[in-house]
Amino acid sequence: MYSFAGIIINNESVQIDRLFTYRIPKELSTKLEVGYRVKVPFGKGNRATDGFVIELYESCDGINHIKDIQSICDDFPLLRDVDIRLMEIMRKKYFCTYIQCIKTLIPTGITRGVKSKILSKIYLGNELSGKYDKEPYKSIIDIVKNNDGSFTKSELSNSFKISISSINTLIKHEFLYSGQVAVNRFDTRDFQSYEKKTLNVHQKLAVDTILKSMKRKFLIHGVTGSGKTEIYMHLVSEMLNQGKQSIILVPEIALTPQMVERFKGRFGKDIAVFHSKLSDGERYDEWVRVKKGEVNVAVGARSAIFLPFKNLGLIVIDEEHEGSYKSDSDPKYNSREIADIRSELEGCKVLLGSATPSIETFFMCKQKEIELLTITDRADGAMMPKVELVDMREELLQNNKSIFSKKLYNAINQCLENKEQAILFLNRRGYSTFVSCRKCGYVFKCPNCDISLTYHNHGNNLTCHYCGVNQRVSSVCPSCGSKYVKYFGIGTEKIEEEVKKYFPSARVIRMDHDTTRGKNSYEKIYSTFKEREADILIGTQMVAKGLDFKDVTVVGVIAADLSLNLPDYRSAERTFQLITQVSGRAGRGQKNGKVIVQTYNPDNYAIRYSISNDYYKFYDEEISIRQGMNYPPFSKILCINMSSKNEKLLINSIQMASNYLKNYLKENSNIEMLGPCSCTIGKIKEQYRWQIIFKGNIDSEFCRNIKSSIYEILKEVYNDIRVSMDLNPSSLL
DNA sequence: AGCACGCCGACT
DNA sequence: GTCGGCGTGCTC
Repeated sequence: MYSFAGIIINNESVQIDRLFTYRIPKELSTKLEVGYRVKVPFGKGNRATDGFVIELYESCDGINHIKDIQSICDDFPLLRDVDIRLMEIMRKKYFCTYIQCIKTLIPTGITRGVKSKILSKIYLGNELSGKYDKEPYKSIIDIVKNNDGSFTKSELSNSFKISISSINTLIKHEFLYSGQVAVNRFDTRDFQSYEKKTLNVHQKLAVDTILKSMKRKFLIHGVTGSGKTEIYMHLVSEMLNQGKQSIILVPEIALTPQMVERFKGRFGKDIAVFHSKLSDGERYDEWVRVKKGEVNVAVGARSAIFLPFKNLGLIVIDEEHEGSYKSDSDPKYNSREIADIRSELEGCKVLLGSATPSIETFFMCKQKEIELLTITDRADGAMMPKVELVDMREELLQNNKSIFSKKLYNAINQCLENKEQAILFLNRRGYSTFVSCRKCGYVFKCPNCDISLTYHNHGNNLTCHYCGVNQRVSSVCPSCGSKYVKYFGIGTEKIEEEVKKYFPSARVIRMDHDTTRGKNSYEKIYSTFKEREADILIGTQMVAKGLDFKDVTVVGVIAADLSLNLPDYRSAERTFQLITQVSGRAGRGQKNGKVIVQTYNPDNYAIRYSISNDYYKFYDEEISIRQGMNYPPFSKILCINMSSKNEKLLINSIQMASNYLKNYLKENSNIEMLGPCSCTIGKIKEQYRWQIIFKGNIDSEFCRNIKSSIYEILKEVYNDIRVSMDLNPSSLL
């Protein structure tokens, strides 16, 4: 009999990130298990706080003032044993607290009281009799007879103009009764059936290998359009046969509609969909559906990796190279890593898929840690698109100042004439990237961040993409009063305007962060373009990945260099991936595709190899650069970011910290320290930002030491300085 | 993060 | 004397 419990308290602060021992009252001891959420008194004021039972003990000594658990919150444990083990691993790996782990494992909102939605529906009761056997009761009973149990009181009253009091009278005398029904908040629409396709030789080989191999981790390196989704579906179907469940991850919400459409079309609607645009209620319902074993397949973005399937057989990570699998808030997990851990803990297989695998993943394939499956041809016999490079410097010399090169202009024209579709890609939203005075050089900057403001035509104002601040644009320079205020740099809004100018007959639709604010906006844009209600789709990176439109024959990359010049060791890799991926959107159907890539750096290796679609050459060149510079995968990078509103205090503290942390370098000669220095973006939301970067052979002991030292050094200024530690961050801005 | 405790100055 | 200002330290 357990009398005590080790409990994690729902409290964000670092000092409380440990187990607290509570006494289990007799009346709870039979029900309470590890994983339950409980209410406990906490702190001096004994405020009722949520806690999570992590351990159970028979006795406990050495702890005074033990308080009693007040009550159990839910009728089932929220965490399973494997969740708790996963949590322990995550806490160490991502330098975060227990409660941050718990909050990523359970649906957000559950601690704020989100529950199943219950409605009282009206059902038929006893046969009408006595003095009630008359109008209006007779017609009310008739209406309910036709809709037994499908309406609530107020719905009946509103749709059929019935008075609530008449309904209440009938309920009081038991001619009607109201019953409690749980309402599903998940999507129950029917989907057009997506027929099973016979696999070609390559696809079949991949499926067979994955099923037979003793290995647990696989990478399908298949060119764009090689039919990876069909392979996923065959594997999921085999898992269903074995009574096992599957999780399919897509990198962006923009891709969920397409994946959901296919999976629901193939396997029916009992598929959970999980991503960040769901409301708390919807997320709760989907999660509970998984927890109770009502569904066997889940499709979703990165957070879906945590769904609590009982007998997980397969995790598919589509477009595995995508940076969006990494979370940028604590715990800073990467779904790829979590998939690895779950595979260890639960014995499931992990399948990564990409046309442009990340350098790290491909390196692991070479090291035989991941089994590599290669598909070099497109499925259904479609041809790879023809890719052409345009040097925009030449265009300028030939006096073409527009954003379209002659080649791209002609290609779009031809495409429209043929009644085909085109995608234009530019990895930057808004209208102009910065607004500046030509007389004095003044640049409109965000008052809260160290970043220039982007002009948005829509709403006619200047917006900060980091803090969201909005500012009216003025036609007069606020610094020198001149009227020479000019707009520089192009974004997707500007492209849209230019397209409308040059191709007035074309129907244009734009997909970027600004047009996808609404809940189902991704789906609307996706289906508008798919149903051919638009001819040209303009978009940021959202349009680059995975989308499959068979009538797209032209893809234009407006400026291929944008991602190339970022101060980040992965910028070449990103550029290669983006261009290759967006090119892959062309010519996926019967017609041949054409891709025009506009650039100012035609000689850059990332651009050259993406044009020739040569992943291997790119990999070879990139991996030798990484080795030469001792970058990942040959080393690890630990980024310590500190931020504060108080710039002086911040600089002092980080310098103090760095002086102390230098001592660890003596014992670890193969680790180097860079900084401290101000981050590339020196201020975000009024918070100044500085960083220290460690590079080299970093192990978990080193990280642990660094973490505890930082806490020790910053103890006194803890309330004024925020610290974030990230091993192998996705960007170093 | 709260919340209590405690130490000190201002005011009835 | 005692009321309340905020700095300090703990939370089973």
